[in-house]
Amino acid sequence: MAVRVTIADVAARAGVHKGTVSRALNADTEQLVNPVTLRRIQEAARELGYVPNVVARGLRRSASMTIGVLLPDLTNPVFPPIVRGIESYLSPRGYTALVANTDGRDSLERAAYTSLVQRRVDGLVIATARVDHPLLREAYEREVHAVMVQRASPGLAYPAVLGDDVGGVAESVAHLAALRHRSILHLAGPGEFTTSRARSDAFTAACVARGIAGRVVQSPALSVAAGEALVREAIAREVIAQDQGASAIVAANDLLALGALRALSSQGLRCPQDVSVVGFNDIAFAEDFRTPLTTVHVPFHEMGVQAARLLLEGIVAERLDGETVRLPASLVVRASSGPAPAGRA
Amino acid sequence: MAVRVTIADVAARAGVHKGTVSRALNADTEQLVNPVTLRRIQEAARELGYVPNVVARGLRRSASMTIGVLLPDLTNPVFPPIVRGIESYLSPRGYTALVANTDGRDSLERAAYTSLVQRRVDGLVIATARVDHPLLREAYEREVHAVMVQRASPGLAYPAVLGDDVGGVAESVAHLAALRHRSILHLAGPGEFTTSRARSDAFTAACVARGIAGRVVQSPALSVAAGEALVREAIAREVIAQDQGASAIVAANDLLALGALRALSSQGLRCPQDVSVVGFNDIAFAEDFRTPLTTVHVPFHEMGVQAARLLLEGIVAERLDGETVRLPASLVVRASSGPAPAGRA
DNA sequence: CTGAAAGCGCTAACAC
DNA sequence: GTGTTAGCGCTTTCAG
Repeated sequence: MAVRVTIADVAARAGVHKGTVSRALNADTEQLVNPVTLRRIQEAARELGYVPNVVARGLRRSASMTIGVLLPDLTNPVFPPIVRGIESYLSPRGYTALVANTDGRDSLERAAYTSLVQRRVDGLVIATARVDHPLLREAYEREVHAVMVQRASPGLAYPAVLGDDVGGVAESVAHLAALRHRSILHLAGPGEFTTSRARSDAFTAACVARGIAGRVVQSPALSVAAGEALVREAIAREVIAQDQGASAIVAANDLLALGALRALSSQGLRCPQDVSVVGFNDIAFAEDFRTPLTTVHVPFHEMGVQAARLLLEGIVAERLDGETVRLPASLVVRASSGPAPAGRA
Repeated sequence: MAVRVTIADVAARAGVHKGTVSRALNADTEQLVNPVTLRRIQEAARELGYVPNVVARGLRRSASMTIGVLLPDLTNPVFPPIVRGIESYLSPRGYTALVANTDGRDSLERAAYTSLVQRRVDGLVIATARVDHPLLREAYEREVHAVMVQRASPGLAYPAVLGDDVGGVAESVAHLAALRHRSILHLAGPGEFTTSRARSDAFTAACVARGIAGRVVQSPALSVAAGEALVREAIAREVIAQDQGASAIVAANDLLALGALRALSSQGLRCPQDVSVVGFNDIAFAEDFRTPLTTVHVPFHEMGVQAARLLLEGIVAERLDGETVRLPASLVVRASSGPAPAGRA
């Protein structure tokens, strides 16, 4: 890696002092330097192909102009749009993002966190928040700037950017009720995620409000495999698709819903004729699934934008805490939801 | 952001010089320091919660321990696994990745490149290579370390990690030939990507070799929308699904293939009964599409791993050029490919 | 084995 | 307006 030209080289060529070059090449100090010298310096810089060293500047200013992003797994389709949203806000402001995957494991999360702190990131966007989260609490106590996205950690004053879980689930249940479903199964996510809890509670409340028989089974993970296993078991136990069973499934997210679609078709059940399925998140390609998925659309890109905004605002204002922003979510009806089977409506 | 503990604080507490602390806290120099002092220093560091400043170290060593990743769009499902592969190789070696999206636009790519160079990344993984690529040539001339992944730029000596495009397409055509298809349409990607060209040429060669009527239409983009438009048009022009038309489609990638599936179903054609479709890449959820997609599996995670490996090796060896690694790709047969319609086999 | 000193490339007072 | 002078936090000769 070459590119060894420094501010000293530019100074020498322009016949001025390093300090002057620094002032000249910084937008907010360039008016302090004589227009003629300014031009001379700019020219020298261009001729030499000078590229400012952001690392050195960061060391001096003690600001690295980088922010860390902690997420479970980039291959989960909800995260790429969030990351792009974050990037789209940061990039024009001179920041870049360092993304680290934790695979939901504490040890990896700790390692990633340490690596980011060693690199002196100016703040963190955290998509791995859990209900009881020692690492996050520790970060807060050490006055590390952070914003939570998609999930929160109750009792922590960090800002958070979340989707409207309650509204989304309420809309899903209302939609199924209108289709005359009287018994619905909810595939809930792990209880350590606030988002899972919010959706599960909202499901129960909505069912009670409408006099619908709502049943909840909890999934150990938010994955396709877990959803498939859960629904296979539900079918075996006659919890769904039987006279006494549920005629619809509301899944805590689209991966579980996709697992449900797989299980139904492998068991010879049709969707939506035998069982309706509703997801949550509206991930990419949800409309292209074997049965196009009815699901709640969540504006992930915007979530990333808002998270980055709150983070930078907190850094500037030197405040750790902040507001919780809740973005609207709304149901997108596709083919996976239909009228309850005759006789069970 | 607090965490203001420096090496000087540790030195003071342990009653030694900064230099000694530095030696003590570095794995490859710690044997130079007396075991007793070593222990004392480690203890002091722990008590103070000392976290080494990688940025400062980088400035001194002129190595940032970061590498940049230039890709078109993280929401394209081929890239997350590549990024994770890169990360999995870098992370245990103390490096982190800075990911930048270019959306296929030169201006954004240039801006991202500049931003990465300003941050003094130690090297670049480039997934945006094009046939004639001024930026890459410039980077090479400036002795910037880089490795190309997924696409290459002919004439540039940078190492590259690619999939077996020729083998994959050959296998696809062989598969369709075995299903008695005698006329096949290829949806080719933009000619500026080596990968598109390789697949397109391989398609033509394979068809010639088997006496199959192979027709190629070129797509302006590797997107679902482009694939859908192309196939709609092909249907309108009776280029497929007619007596004289093709009974199968080989798409340059899965997004085009998905567009094809959408177009077919919107035009009332059945897949695979009327038209078979074969993709390339085997992106996540390809098996869950409205018709589970027959496609060529490419080991993207491994591609990322190999790219990162070649990059770090080049950095250590101070070599810019390197080998081209070609990873095996093989056909995964699913429901989207079936026997040619009777009468046209 | 440890201390001293210099310096990576830059910025920010403070002089002049 | 511009030069001078200190460092930001760390590593790395060179002495001793």
